[in-house]
Amino acid sequence: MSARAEQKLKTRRALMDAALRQLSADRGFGSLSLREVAREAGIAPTSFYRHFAELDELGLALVDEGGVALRQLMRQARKRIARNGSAINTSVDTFMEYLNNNANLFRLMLRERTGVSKTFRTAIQAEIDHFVTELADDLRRFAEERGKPLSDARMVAEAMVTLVFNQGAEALDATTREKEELQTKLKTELRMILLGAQSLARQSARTAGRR
Amino acid sequence: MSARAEQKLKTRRALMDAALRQLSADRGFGSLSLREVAREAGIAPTSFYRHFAELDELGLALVDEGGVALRQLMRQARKRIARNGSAINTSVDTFMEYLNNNANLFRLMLRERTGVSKTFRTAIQAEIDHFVTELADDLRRFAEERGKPLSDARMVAEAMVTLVFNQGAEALDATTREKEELQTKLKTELRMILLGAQSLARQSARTAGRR
DNA sequence: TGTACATCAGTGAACGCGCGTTCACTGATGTAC
DNA sequence: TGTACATCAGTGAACGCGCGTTCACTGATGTAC
Repeated sequence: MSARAEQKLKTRRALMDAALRQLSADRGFGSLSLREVAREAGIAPTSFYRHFAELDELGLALVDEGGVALRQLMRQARKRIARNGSAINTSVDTFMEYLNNNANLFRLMLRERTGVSKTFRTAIQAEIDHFVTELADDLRRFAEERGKPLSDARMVAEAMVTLVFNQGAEALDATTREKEELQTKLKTELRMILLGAQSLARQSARTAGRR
Repeated sequence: MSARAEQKLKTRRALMDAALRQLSADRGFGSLSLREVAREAGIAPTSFYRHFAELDELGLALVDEGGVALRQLMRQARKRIARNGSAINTSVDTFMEYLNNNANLFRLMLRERTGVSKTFRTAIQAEIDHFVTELADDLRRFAEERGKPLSDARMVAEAMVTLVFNQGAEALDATTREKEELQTKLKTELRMILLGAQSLARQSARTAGRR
């Protein structure tokens, strides 16, 4: 790659990092300004346009990175589950690890998922849907391996992801102590859903048998 | 009350209604401006200060109203459950009814709950905590009546409220058809949690027995 | 390798805009006697 | 009931500010020969 192209990539990176750095509990993406991000990245406001047509385009690039992080997280969790067993514990632990290592990236995803921009919501929802689909596949596979059928794996996966993401949002600004509590609570809640889904599956199996 | 005081209340109401009217899928409270709200309410920007010290103060007044709506909702649901039975179905139906009748008020609550202003998050969290507490009480009472103990009613209530509020946020901008699907899904998910919690309670009862 | 020209990331000045907030005011409503 | 004064919701002009965006530019890097 030419030196010029390399430099351009570096500046682009600097802009994205600058935006990420300004996200916090009290600063959503919507409160950032183009001038502010450019300032923080050390370039003139007008140079911003050499990289993105508008601020939202930068935001969507960040969402893409968030999607990559989600997929990495899923791969990592699977690898560890294959080694350790204990699917729920391992998954939650892995999730929390990713959350802490990519705090502001997850902050963006978790907040803009229900945020104000349709474009953002759609982009993030697509990443989450992908995540849900993979999780549902895993749930079906586990259920089969253990001979404990599940009712509607997709729905179970959705409920689980909803809980994980909500507690994740809470965990982002929690103390270490609170994080541990959230982690424990989350594991129990996921276990409840899983047990409940198995229980529902048995109920409908009986109902079907009686017909 | 003096005519002057009545007029003042009316204007205050007009300001709050104006703000509510501008909330939508694409407009969060954070994107409103004081001048815009005043304009929509039909008064001069400067008159705003006769009623609220800043825009956030108006927002918090709206959150208070949201809290009132939540408590009404809970009372209504209890009354109907006493008549119909079917706690989960009735609760979800009642929730959806309130959601549709107070769309923008709930929009505010659901969005700012995870929003950018600490003050808002805290105020809304307080309302939701109250809601969770009441729900946990009900869950314990039902469990006792039916002789089906629950593990950790508070945690169950939290998980349920998380799911209800998340699906609620989705339902706000869904078509009638989608709303029905969400409603059905939500009922199943809540049932899963309840069954799972009963199942967990039986497990720990056995473990305790074996000791 | 050297030269002439093209590309293009980054710049600084300038623009018009809507914003929140201040201020001194007006005039209808309320109150004291 | 009438009068004189106090209160106070609502006003319009004015302010300084940071914003997004445009424009014509510069000068280093890249390319063709």
